Amino acid sequence: MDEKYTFAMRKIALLGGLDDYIAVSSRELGDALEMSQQSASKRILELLELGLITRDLGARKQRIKMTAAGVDELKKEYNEYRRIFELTDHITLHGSIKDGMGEGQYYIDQEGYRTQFEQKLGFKPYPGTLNISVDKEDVGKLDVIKSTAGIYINGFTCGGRSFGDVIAYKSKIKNMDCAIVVPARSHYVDIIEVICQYHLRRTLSLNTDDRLDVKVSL
Amino acid sequence: MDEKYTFAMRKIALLGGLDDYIAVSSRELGDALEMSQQSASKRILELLELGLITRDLGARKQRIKMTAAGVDELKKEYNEYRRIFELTDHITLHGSIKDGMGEGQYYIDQEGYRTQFEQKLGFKPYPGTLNISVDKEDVGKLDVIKSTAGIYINGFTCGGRSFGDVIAYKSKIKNMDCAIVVPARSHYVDIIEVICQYHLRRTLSLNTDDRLDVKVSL
DNA sequence: ATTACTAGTAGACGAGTAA
DNA sequence: TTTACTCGTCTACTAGTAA
Repeated sequence: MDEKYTFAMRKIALLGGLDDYIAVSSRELGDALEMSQQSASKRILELLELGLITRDLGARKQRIKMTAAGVDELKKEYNEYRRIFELTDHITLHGSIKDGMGEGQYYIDQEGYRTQFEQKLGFKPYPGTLNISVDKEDVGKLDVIKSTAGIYINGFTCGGRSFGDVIAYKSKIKNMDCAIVVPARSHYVDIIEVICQYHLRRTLSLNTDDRLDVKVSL
Repeated sequence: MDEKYTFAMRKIALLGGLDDYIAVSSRELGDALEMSQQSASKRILELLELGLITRDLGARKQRIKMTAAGVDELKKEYNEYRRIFELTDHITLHGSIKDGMGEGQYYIDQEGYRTQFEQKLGFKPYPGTLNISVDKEDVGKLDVIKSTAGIYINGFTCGGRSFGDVIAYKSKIKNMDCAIVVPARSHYVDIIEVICQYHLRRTLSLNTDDRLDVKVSL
């Protein structure tokens, strides 16, 4: 993604085009971008071509709005800035314990994953996971975490079922070494699975809906 | 400040040049910027000219570091992103005040809910709710709100009657902290109940059928 | 290996203008 | 007023190459 496109997208966002259509003439956008009306018009066409904005070309004035893809592209850059200015060597996620519906646990407990956990994380995970619902205001931090490397766990196929790639990040819960596991290819995640050598619920006397901090290493 | 300069500055910051000298060859920077060694070399000279970075041109490899002016310039952009993403974490519902038929109020005022409100919302709600009829065109926004986490309030049984789970979302009405409460399991809702530490009608001098905006935090 | 000059070129931009 | 075309200019880039 060329920088000139994200620059235009940022200015559009500042004009309010993130979640709503805004009426912006090519001249107005040109002023915001410090370029001519003609160039701004061309830029709009390019952004449309790239699928970053949608347009409602009325008779008098066009109305533009960023697409989901456009917002994502902008968030990437935002996350770069967060990495620059906000982060130390860890990110703390706040959340609360949820009962697993067996879903995540079923996946994580697959042998295909477990052998890799043992090799790559350096501990043999207790069979079972802790489900943590990440607070809404901290969900964005997961994007930041996912923009860092992590420990890549390859997917596999087993009994005709395919299990996708996941990424593990070494973490700590109340000084216990553990790891959070998130799908490699997925957009929005607000429930994370935590694996640990020990049975976290029992060892730390945790109950459903207890509030909890997870310190994720970067 | 041309965008191409902040782009280069951002990549330098990501390479660690924010507070320390880092050894980066023009080829390495070129790779990071997706441009040739020659262009990266020129970019470095331009950044030096602008006083955004300082350089320690060693025999083998140059070492660069951002100046205070360079860090400031980058922070400006970071703040633009904060304005974009950190102040957009709310949805505004438009609606009008309706007289409660006692129905919602009867539920909300149950002790089983009230203790949870106090615990989870951090304030002791005034006994009584404000009923807001959400505008038809904004009813869809409630689905968006319900797709986010919110503060889950568990149901209970009391005197042979069962009270379902509800979800509260921290909100603001004219800068007063409050929360909207909606049933956890229900599809279509167009009347929302608002709870607040204070008597909203009296404090804000509200009357039936007055139009009102509710800013719901996500 | 480096950094950085010169030269040639692709393309980004704005002026003029049509619709 | 709008949006957006064509076209000429200029500049930002890369290749080649020197130090």
